[in-house]
Amino acid sequence: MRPLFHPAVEDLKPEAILYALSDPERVAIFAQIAGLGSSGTCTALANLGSRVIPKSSLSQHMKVLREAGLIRGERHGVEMRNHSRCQEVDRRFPGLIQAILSAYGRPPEQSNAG
Amino acid sequence: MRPLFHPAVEDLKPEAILYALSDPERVAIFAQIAGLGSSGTCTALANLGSRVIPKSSLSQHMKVLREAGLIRGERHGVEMRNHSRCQEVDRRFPGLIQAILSAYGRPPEQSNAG
DNA sequence: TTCCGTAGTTCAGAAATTCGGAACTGTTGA
DNA sequence: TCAACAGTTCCGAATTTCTGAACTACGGAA
Repeated sequence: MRPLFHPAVEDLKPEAILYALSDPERVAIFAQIAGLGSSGTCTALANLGSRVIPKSSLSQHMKVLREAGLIRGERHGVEMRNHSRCQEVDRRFPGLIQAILSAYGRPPEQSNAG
Repeated sequence: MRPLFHPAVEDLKPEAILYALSDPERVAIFAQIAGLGSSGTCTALANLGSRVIPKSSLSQHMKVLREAGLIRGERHGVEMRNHSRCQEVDRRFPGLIQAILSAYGRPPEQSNAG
């Protein structure tokens, strides 16, 4: 298992963020993590929508979100805790996340990220 | 040559818009069309960046932008005139286009769409 | 220690998408 | 009718996405 990669704020790329959020399934995952404000484990995220996401697919989705800089993942024992990087992304690209979540009809919560 | 398809405002899908604008080449094309405010022909759009876009690829890019609802294309004789649908998109998804263009470092012009 | 269960990752092949040159369509003008 | 032009469509190659199966990593029990 290779270590998790997280881009620095200054390395965030708009194209990666838009691509990551151009998939409704990933948006649902991200919105859930951002809304929770605290850790979201993969298992808990697997059945948000109308189907159960296969875990290999889910793992890929998490990787896309992580490498776009939208979430941060930390291994805690056997599980992975994910939390959003909304604040960092927002500092770099003001208003972007909010506009996107609003467009999807998912108004973001106010800064409840731990 | 099949007729051009343009989604109605109420049929605009955020995922299609984000996908369309997750490619820097398409963003450059869209920003040019939106910035021009008037018609942009494919030929004029082919070499905005560091390379000349092959015309079959350009045609695909235009189709993606058009079917996402970001631009409107009209055939005028031998050429196609494209103009942005920023205002319509903005009515449906307020702030989205502006946030995206700003993230790409392409601050949008003020409503100069004809 | 060894074994087991859980959480998530990686592998690999099938399916889908993207890219771009070549051929094509449709229009204008000579 | 013919040629030139603007853009589209076709199609094969390359790339990407999807997901079941195999795997790694950790923690707890014996």
